[in-house]
Amino acid sequence: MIGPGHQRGLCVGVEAVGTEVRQPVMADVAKLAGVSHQTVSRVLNGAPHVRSGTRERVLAAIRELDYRPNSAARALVTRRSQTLGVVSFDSTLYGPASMLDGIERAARTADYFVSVASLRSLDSRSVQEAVDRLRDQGVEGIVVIAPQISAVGALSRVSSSVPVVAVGAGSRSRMPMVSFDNRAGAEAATRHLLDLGHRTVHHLAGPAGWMESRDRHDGWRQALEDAGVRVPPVGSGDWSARSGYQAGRRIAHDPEVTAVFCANDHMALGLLRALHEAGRAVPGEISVIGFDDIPEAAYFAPPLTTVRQDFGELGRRALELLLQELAGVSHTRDDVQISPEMVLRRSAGPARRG
Amino acid sequence: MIGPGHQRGLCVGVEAVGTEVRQPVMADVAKLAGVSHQTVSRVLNGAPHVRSGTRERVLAAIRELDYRPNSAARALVTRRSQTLGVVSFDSTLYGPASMLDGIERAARTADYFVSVASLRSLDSRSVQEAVDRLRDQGVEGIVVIAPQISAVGALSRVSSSVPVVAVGAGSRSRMPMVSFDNRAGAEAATRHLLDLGHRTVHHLAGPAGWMESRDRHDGWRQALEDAGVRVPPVGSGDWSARSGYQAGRRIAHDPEVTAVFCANDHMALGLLRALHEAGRAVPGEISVIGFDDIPEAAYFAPPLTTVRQDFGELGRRALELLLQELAGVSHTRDDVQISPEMVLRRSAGPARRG
DNA sequence: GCGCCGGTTGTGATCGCTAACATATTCGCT
DNA sequence: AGCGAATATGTTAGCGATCACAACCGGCGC
Repeated sequence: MIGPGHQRGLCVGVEAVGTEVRQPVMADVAKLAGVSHQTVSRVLNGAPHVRSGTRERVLAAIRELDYRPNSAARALVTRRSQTLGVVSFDSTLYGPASMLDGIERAARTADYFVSVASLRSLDSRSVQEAVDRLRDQGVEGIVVIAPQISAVGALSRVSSSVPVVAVGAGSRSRMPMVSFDNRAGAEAATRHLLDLGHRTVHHLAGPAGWMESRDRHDGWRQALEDAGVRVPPVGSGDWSARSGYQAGRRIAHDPEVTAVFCANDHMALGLLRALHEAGRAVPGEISVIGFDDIPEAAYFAPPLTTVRQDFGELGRRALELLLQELAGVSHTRDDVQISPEMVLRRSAGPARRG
Repeated sequence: MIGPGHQRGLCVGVEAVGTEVRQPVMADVAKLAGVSHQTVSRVLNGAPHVRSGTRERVLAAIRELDYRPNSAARALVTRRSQTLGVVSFDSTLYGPASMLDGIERAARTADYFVSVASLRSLDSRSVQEAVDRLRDQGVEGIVVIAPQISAVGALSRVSSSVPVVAVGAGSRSRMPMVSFDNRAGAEAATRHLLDLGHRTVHHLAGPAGWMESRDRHDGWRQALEDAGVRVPPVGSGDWSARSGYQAGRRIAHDPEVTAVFCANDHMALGLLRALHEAGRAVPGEISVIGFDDIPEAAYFAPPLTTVRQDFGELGRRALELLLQELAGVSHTRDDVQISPEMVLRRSAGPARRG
């Protein structure tokens, strides 16, 4: 008799008994339109050589059944998942969040999906793990928003199997990368303060291990050295306003300090707060400059002079680079660098005449 | 005699003549381990009834080849993509970004991938589009972080095909939802100001169309009415500090205003700035309360009294609810509600004795 | 010694799609 | 008309996994 397990076919017309309403598949559309499944596939993929009448019939059938192609089946045969991965460290921060946003938008216009993986910690094993996860999912490429120096090593190991692009600070590794010129930005900020007449500029750095921290720190030091000025000891925070506040309390009563360049705006906010509590006027007694130009910076007390960084653009560019890589345009080896732009507001002013 | 070399497989010699290094598939592992592909599958999926010796051989082969199962193939046959979708409006904002983060973390521990889709605009067509996109990708469920009132309608339409959970403000629709009790939070904030002796409390609302805006507005009004107090006209912004600043300039010179409840912290920041510029002391002349308790709020000038909202937790809970729904525990119809918690800092103080 | 049983492994079929090739059908031009 | 080149459409064979079922194995009871 009829063995079990092969009645799948026919089910013409009204779905009778089956309570389950099976999702329509390509064959269903084909039958309804009176063509072969291949023709349906052609219509779906915009292949040439389909008579317009036929195309219309197929389209109508698709609409009628509300048919949607099964992406897994397609991915299986084409070996393309139409998915890109993003690994990011703390997507709660304004920077990473904006980059993610930029990436997603760009990916969508290129007709890719975006899958995210955040890291729990910033050691290289964790990065490796996230990348692996994404790879297992079958992403075609990966953007890494995790500018830890330690991450770079882990990254270069996998890049052979799946294209990887990093975004953030410039690295000295050989990995395709879109970055903001943090050094130049830091130099500009520091020079600005020097030009304002400050004897030297103090620096509140970001956490160790981040490429941004390192580059901004380097830029600051460079500017001081170029000016032949004393390089004071640096403090460092973890990007948070809280850490900026703590650093601020430590330096607030140091008469030596007349200008501080903070590695990001949030820490600058905390610093501003501490200075205010200590009764030190900004910019009257102390000038402060931040980095990033988050949307709130203009509303700080006082409005923050800072270095603008267009995170969205950074994300977009990173995706662009990744897509090129996917298209085989790789090995051009041209890292994209975006230049800094200072935003002058009120937190930095001339040094008081001794 | 018959040695260890059974008659099974002429094994060996993965002669890679071709330059192409094909990714290993299950059959390769099977051959190397001297078993059938099905046994490999069993090992991979932890099926019972596999002799431990066999399992070891398979595992070794997997390691040797660095084999990774093809997720598309698996998804095709199991009809499960192990992927969840998140649609969010502006993942640049602190709230959405944190929720996304919470969702991703929770999803990962449940062994799901997360695919994101941001909206360009907040009309319902756009929401529909994003959900469709995700659906086409084959996600098993969707979390919507897009608390626009208009979105709800669009959402309820698709929920039949794929489980959808919304997160954010409470809605009056019948959709599973994890929400923060915005009304209660707004009431508490308003009452706090009233208790401080203010005759009434002004409100700077969020943009129209957002459920958060509506609920916080409702809570504020409720508190005023309960106190039998005049309900002043409301202003409204778009969540940004800029819009708070603009609103602030309008009300700064109105002597009637002694207390303002802002629908979020960013707008409160802008308001604070405008007040400061106008020379009005906070909380001396005007008290201000925000909403969200973003990490920076403690460092505003003055530190902001606000209503705390744990976005990460919200995201986690939303995912939990979605997973339940996927597991078929649905129809419990118990929306999760998280209660408000006021954070008292320095921006709100007693009304001046008339 | 036979049959039954449960643990272990192998053999097809199948998921829904696209690629490659085979087969009509139409058209243009001598 | 006629014949080859396009232009349309259909047929078959996988992609790489899981699932259902069959086959094998050794031990046990009678």
